[in-house]
Amino acid sequence: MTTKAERTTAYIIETVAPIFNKFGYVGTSLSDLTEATGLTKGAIYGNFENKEALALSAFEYNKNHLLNIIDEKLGIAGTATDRIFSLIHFYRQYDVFTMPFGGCPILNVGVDAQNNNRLLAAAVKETVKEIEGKIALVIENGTVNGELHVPVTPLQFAKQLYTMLQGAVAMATMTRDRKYLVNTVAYLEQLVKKEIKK
Amino acid sequence: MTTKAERTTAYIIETVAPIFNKFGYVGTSLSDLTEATGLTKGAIYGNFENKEALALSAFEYNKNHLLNIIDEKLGIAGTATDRIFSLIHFYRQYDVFTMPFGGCPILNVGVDAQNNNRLLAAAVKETVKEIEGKIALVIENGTVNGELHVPVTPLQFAKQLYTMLQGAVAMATMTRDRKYLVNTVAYLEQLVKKEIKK
DNA sequence: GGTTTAATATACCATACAGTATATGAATTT
DNA sequence: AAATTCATATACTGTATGGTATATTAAACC
Repeated sequence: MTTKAERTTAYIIETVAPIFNKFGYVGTSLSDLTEATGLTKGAIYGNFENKEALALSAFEYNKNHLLNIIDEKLGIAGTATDRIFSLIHFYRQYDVFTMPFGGCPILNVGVDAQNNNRLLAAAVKETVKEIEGKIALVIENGTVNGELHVPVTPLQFAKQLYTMLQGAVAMATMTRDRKYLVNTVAYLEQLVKKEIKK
Repeated sequence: MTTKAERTTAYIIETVAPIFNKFGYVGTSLSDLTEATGLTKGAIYGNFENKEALALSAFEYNKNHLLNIIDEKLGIAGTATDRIFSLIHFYRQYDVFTMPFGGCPILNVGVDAQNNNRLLAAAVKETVKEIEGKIALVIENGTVNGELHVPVTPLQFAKQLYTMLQGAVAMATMTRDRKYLVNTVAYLEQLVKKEIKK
């Protein structure tokens, strides 16, 4: 059974996560959080040590959602090419997927926390590494079974792929224009088809 | 002759610009600004209507620096390919170039202001458009004189190029690893060589 | 060089901030 | 159902916030 506090803790995190993601660490005030949750500071500080700990938990929550879907997309049945396609096609709707989160947690927190919060910045850096690793693994599998031929190491190719995807995310975020996502995905589709699948 | 206030205004902007860029609009307090400038709130509010107007001026200042160097890189003597290479090679040291600004003003302000300040967000959007237009112009010139052959419109190609560059900027910023810049520039170099110059 | 005008400093708002001690209320346990 | 533990609300810190009215000082002009 879950205790009352555990449920409240979970409720606070999921309510607060998109707010922190949207407005940033310093841009989010405790009154924003009490207002959104309908709880008081007593309840929040009873479940979290301070604002920073809460912001970290909120990022972890968003991060897990993202990693889960990336795992799902990369984990489909099929060839390595199928899996890469599955991932990049997901990014075509990345904006609608991340809307309930308040935007891309990697980009938002990664940029916002860079000069405002060391722990958050470190958490983002770690998450980037994790995602790149997941992509690299699929490429490596495709390479060892002779399906794919990448001109660089699998990790390097994964990094380049993710850089382009995050570039599209950044541009789509800044201009509020999802065409950047659509066009970048179209480009990457061609890239994978022509370059590495031969 | 420049009046005292004009000089002070200029001094405030150039002192304050990297601070706003680094810590964001909400993350920068007026005490940060008085401390950095050595002036008082009286001096600041005598020269700027409010915090928002100052932040806008600070962004304009950073933006102009960036646009000037982009103009310079794209304006060198030579072929269209030379000019594109000149630009992408500049991005290899984009991190050291933007360090005195407190990071990339497009990325930092574009992400930070997205949900905190409409005017700043709009200014970034406009700047992105401007940069894409400048790149597109060079590609268009190269196309009409038969030097380049792009598979899409010059503007679309420019957007795609800039998306990749900004992706590298975002990744380098978030991970504090300049390899993203170096590797993306290397990739784009190959892309231009193989794909469009034929 | 004295006078007027412009520019900056000082002192002060009211409000919002993160955080805390304690009181009250709700779940558990026996 | 009573006792006890646990969880949340209330009320309150001290400090920092953006902004302003006014006093003071410095610059510009005649």
